[in-house]
Amino acid sequence: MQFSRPRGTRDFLPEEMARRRYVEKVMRETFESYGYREIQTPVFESLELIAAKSGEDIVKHLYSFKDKSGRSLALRPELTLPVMRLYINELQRKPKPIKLYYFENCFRYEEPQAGRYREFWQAGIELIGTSYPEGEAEVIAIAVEVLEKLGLKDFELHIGSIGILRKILRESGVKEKEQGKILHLIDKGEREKLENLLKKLKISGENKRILLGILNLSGEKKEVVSKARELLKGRAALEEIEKFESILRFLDLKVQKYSLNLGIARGLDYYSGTVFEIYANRLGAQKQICGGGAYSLAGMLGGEETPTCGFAFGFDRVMLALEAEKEMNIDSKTHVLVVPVSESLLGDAVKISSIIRKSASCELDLMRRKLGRALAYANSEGIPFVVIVGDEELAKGCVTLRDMKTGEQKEIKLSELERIGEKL
RNA sequence: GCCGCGAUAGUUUAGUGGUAGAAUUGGGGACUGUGGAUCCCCUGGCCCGGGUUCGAUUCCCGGUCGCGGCCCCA
Repeated sequence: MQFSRPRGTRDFLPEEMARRRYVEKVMRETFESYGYREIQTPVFESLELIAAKSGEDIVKHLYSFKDKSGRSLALRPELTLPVMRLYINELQRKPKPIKLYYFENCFRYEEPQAGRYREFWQAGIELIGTSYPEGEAEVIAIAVEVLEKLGLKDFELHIGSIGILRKILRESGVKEKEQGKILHLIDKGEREKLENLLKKLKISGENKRILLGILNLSGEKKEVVSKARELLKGRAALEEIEKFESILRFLDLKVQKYSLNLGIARGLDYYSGTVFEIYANRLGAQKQICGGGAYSLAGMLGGEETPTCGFAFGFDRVMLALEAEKEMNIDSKTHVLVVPVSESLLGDAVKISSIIRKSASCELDLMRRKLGRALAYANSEGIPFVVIVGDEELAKGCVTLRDMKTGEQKEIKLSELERIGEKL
């Protein structure tokens, strides 16, 4: 092989592409059925935008470069930032809510492993301009609906609330910046470092007890919510629980199976309210196939602050999860192969192919195969019908249509050929 | 960034310190207008660089790529 693919990238062959396009279609149709409309942003953005709200670790994993004019650019590592940039640039004055969806490739410079590639695809939605619970609930429900439509069985939805955590921290006098650090430690599960930081920030024992108590709450809705209420009795964070509960009440109308985990923090500083993650457990280390929640980003990016929430599917992982679970026989094969019995009839075969294409996908044998070989080819490729173009039939204004499955043959008038697709 | 395993026709593989077979795929023929069988022919390969050696596809080192794990995961 002279040239090989760049590390961590993939070529997609026709069969896999057919499966990917099918899944993509289900996602698009679901998003659109809720009124989301597709947008597209550039593959690269200014490095400042991408790096703005990101820590060192994230910048380290960017594909970044300078263009010929010395501008610092980066390939997008995700789509929430570009989409919000687009919103601020173009859509701030449009009627709310604004519903956007995307299906795009992203790039991260990481060591490839199972379910992790340097070029990967994300499909997601952003709901901008409303923070009513029915909106947030709907966003979560859409993610679940997609997976259900795809027939994925083995997945778990986990819901948490960064809003509650932030409220507790704010009540304890922790500034925004420190909140980020704390949430990061929570996300990583670094309990020891977390306790040290809390000590350093002089969080009172009572507040610490409440925070750690909340973090440990996970499981069934009723239990988690009532325990959280008890912990937060008489505190401002109680109102966050109430909002959380009303989101869940709306969610319950559409999704029954989920668990709560108030220890979910998600990695990024801009998450502010309800957050959720979906896992396909059989994928192992890279099991998270979807992540999202409510966040505040418009203000940080220089726009007018507005509530937003959304999610992104790790498209490639959704594919892996589906393929691990079931056979996906989705392929778009040619319907008809046109074969002339002799080279002198090639011209007729070309014309006949064009006629057939008005109603069915059709390929002309381009290898000048003999009839027997052509039938073998149709058979091995799973092409269900062969149209044989021969002198004898042409003299009668006909061609022979062969059903490859049954071996049945019949003569068809050229005049009927145009609508042949309806009969196959 | 780190660790383990690996790399031989398009694919799956055998094998060797003296440059390699097989199966399968692909093209053609036996069969000059009828497929899934059979037989025959053809095409096609030792990841890259360095070292050891008379000689390396084989042994050693490095790289690249793949699979998987750690870190990380927006």
